[in-house]
Amino acid sequence: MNISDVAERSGLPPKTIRYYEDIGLIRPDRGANGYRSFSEKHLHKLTFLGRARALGFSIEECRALLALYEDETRASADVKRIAKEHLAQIETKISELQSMHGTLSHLVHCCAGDDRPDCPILEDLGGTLR
Amino acid sequence: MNISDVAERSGLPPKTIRYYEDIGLIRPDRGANGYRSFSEKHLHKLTFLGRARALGFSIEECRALLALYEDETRASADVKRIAKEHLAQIETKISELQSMHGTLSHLVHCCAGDDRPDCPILEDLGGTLR
DNA sequence: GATAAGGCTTCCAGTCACTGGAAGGTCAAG
DNA sequence: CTTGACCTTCCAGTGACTGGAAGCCTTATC
Repeated sequence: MNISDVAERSGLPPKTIRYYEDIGLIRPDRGANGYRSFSEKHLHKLTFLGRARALGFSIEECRALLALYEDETRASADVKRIAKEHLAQIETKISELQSMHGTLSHLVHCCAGDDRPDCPILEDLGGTLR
Repeated sequence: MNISDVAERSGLPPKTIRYYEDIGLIRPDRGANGYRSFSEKHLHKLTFLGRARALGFSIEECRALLALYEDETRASADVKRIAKEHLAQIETKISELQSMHGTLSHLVHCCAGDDRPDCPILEDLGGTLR
């Protein structure tokens, strides 16, 4: 398979696949013409990467997960630990965002949103009321 | 005030303040020795920026908000529009994260996390079960 | 007056995970 | 044989900083 075939089938853009090769996540073969040549196994790995990235794992986490995926003697505990750490990061981020959301939705609710200059949002940001 | 004073009082690192000058968000004066010299007004703006950033506004949104903050003839509707757009982005991000969280916490729950290689997390990522 | 510590300056490079674009080689169809 | 769609590499840019180097300025102490 050429890169655009594997791109279509994996759902990843060609650019991203080249990038993944650059940083050593995959090693496609090369044809006589210099074109990358992908096997079904390469496709599998790329799909794995796309799915892991979609779950928010960082590239380095993906690298670790991929190594475990390939390692038949792995302990599932190692996978679970990575996943749990990531889950904790997601939870942290969600609660940060929810905190922002709480503050901001309150402010938006308080703002008249008309043609007058008075604005509780700006007042809050400027600290005028604190 | 020198940069470290205004840094301490605004809560922003000196590096960040220099960066904000670089991109034109603030224009501190300069002393005869070339040092930046900050007034209370500059401090106020920096605090505004710090708070807006803490609410997740992008630098460009901050720039727009700061312009409105300084404009006494503003319409609060303009502020509210920016805030509502940002709020929508936050909501999008939260639901993306919640979706990731849902999937991942399910997988983590299903994984034994022992020394055996069988792992539903990897199976899901690899697409073996789909 | 010399010196040392600390603060200030600028500039360059790196982060993360791509993404866009330019310049040029290759391939299949008509 | 040309056209157009591929493919290649390399360079630069994104956002919002952050780290570090090299060098000037200030303040305190000896």
